[in-house]
Amino acid sequence: MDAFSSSEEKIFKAAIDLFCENGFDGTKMQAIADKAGISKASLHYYFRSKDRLFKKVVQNLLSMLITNVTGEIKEDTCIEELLQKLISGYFDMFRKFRKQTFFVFAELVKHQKLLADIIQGIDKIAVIQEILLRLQKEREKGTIIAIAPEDLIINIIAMCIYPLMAEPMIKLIMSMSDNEFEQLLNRRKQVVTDFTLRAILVRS
Amino acid sequence: MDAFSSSEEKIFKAAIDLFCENGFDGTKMQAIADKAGISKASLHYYFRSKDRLFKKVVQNLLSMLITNVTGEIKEDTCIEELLQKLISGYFDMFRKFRKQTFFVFAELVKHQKLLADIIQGIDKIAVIQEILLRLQKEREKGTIIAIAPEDLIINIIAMCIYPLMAEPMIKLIMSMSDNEFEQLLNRRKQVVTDFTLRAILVRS
DNA sequence: GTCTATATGGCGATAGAC
DNA sequence: GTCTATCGCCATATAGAC
Repeated sequence: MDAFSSSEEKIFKAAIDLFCENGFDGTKMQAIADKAGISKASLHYYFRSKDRLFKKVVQNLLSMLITNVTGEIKEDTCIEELLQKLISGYFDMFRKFRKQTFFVFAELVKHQKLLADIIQGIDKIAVIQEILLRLQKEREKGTIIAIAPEDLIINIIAMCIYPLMAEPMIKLIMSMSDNEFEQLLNRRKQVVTDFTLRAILVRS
Repeated sequence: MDAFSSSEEKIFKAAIDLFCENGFDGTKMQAIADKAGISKASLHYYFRSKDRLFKKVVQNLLSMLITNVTGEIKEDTCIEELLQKLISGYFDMFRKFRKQTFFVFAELVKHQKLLADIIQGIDKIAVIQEILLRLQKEREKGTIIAIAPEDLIINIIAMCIYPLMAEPMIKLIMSMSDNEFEQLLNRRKQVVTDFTLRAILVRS
């Protein structure tokens, strides 16, 4: 996206906010125009239709979420530090972009037909492949137990992302106050790291 | 809901299906009427408005998901078996009611204001409290490590539910085929059970 | 209870002036 | 590029006959 604050950019930012908040059908073009401070007609001038605007928003967010995983993971960091950094990176990102994450998940499920279109222009998935490879190596070295790297990654992401997406459900089921839930989130990185390391590290 | 197949029930079932598939805004009253095989007017006769129908659907599904957790967990089952059954029960339920689960999660996040209304008429959360208590006891006995029962339960549910909700995302990021993903789901209960037991069991 | 017909309003998209 | 005005359509909800 452009660095300066053009009309196009104002529209796009407003669209991201509103789509994330209310989904595709729940977001009206008029609302986007209002939030961007321009007319509905200008909106159609920049993005021909609601569908096109929507697709660009999903594409942009998905790309952002994927590339943001990166982190600074070097070859020589030990497995404990690697996992700790991975968990920390994931959790902070998901916490920061909570609504965006939920939105992308939901829309990818709903509009699976558009998925082929959307993944065009996203090619920075190499990072994950790198991590999978590294985990495979550790497994061969015998520092971690025999677990498929994919299963491990999914476990980690799951434990990071779930409490953020399920907040109302968790509070309801566990009879938890806002305060208690906040504490739960604050200790989360540590809990997940400890849990994961205990589960996979080979001890003598 | 009634046991016989009245018009009201046909409408309600159609509404559940369509709301789960397309969300609130994406579901049209005409579509519900068509699917139920009655006219749009009859729909309003039974449920005064779309909002009322929607709220009842969410309430019904939430109640169903919560009460279905139960399982047959007795006092004298050992911790290994307890967790194995818990994981198995959760996973099977979430897999069976995948769309419903996603829908309830999404709608509870979106319509948080309605939550107060919705939780009226749901009082079977005692099951979870029972499990939390049992885990607390095991912790005091020293069979499992010092982890807050809430954190443990959340980890388990997270690992069960995440791959089901994030299927398109996972396939995309991990470059996984339908077949590979299916295998991943099939081994999931075992993976989560092993992972969890390794993480929390105290070994001598 | 169930229907057809209709009221009422909102939406996405476009036309056309400036 | 940006606006106002408007077209054409479809949604929810109701009226009223049967």
